[in-house]
Amino acid sequence: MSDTKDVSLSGRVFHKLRDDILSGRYKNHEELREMTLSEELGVSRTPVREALRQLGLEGLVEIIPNKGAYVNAITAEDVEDIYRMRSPLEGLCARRCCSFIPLEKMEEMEENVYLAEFHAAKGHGEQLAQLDHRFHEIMYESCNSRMLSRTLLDFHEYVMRARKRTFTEPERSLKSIGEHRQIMEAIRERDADLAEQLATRHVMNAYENMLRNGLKEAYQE
Amino acid sequence: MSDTKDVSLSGRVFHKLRDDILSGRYKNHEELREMTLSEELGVSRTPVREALRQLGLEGLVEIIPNKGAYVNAITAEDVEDIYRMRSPLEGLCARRCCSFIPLEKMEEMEENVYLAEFHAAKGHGEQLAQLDHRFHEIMYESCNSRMLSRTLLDFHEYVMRARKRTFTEPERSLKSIGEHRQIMEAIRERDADLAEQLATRHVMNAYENMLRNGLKEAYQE
DNA sequence: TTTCGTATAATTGTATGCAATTATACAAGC
DNA sequence: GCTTGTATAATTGCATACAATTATACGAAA
Repeated sequence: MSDTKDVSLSGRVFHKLRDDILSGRYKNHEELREMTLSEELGVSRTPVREALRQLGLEGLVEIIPNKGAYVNAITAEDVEDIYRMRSPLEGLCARRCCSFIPLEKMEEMEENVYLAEFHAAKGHGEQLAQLDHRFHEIMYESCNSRMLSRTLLDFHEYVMRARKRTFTEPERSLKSIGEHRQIMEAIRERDADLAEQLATRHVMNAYENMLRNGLKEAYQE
Repeated sequence: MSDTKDVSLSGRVFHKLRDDILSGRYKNHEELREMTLSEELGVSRTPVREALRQLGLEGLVEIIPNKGAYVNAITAEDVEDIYRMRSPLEGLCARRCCSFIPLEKMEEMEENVYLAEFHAAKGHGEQLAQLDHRFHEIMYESCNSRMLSRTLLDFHEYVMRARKRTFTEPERSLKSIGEHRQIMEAIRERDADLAEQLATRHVMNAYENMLRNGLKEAYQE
């Protein structure tokens, strides 16, 4: 889940705050005081400030000059917007994978689908969530476009909280894994048109399923 | 062009460095020393560091821990990728504008097209570039989606340098403004399907024109 | 009681000092 | 000549001190 273990304090603070915001551990619009955070985390204000400025740039906190930093959480509307953006972009990503995916990523993708089918049969929700996340990550890493992969990875992380609750539904899980298999096979066969179409639809299917399962409710707490 | 005039030093440093990177004033992979920058800008290292960390998050500089910050410029490949992503996203944006654009933005958009037609007839390249940028910005501000507008605005700024050279071509300018007029009228008539299709094609047309005018050469210097 | 003004406290913004890490120079050994 | 080891210099990472700005408390006047 976490990529390279951070070496710097400011990096660690950044990822911790980001996780806490994306997972909903902070209330929306909650004030983030530099002093409070630095005491809680046992560091000075400097790395906290650097982390807050980065989160501000990303839009996850609002920085009001000389006043403070306030949580800007992902809303249900954001999730809807993200899925509508992801749909064509994941299609584009799948298309590009047909040209650029390296052998080892292709093999990891196949393995991922096999494993997911196994865990779905056993009803292992947690493993399914991780495998699903990794399936998309493999695509992002294999499309040979830093702009596309960065954008899609950010979006994927932003909707992680909303996705969490969908893996309890075995029906959707099975359908989702079936779609992964189709996408994987289209990429393996280098059928760019098919891969694009399948990936585009896969994202919309996931979103429609999420709506049926009560997206709004997930963001009420 | 610049939004709110920065009050803080770190904000000013950030925007200055970002501009310098996006406009190509720094060589790619050039090292950005904190001390050097702070002396050049007449500030301490603290705001410089904050700006560099933000640019690092954005991907415009690569931060190597304990080593340094290195320019990560936009390449010709990035520009191609961005246009392919922008195409469906601007389509989505235009579609949403049909539902959400407020009256004053609609009026500004109409005025923008009228003005552009005027300046095109006179051959005023600089004004055309600004009006073109503003046309798209109005769309981004009117789609009622912070995710979409932020993404598209970033992309638009990233390709600014590549776009600069296209406004010397009066032929493409006229075609582009004609496309703007069509998009504007589709939005005014609330024809979402048409607006989406026109905006999608508009971006691809702009990109193909850019290719013909030698995109690669613009990034050789 | 409410409103305004002022003094005080709290918080952010920036500069600077020091520790930790990395780069550089240069000499010894092969 | 080339590599390697070591001392020195340069640079980044973090903590802290101080300045600037904003929030709060409290009393005076209406």
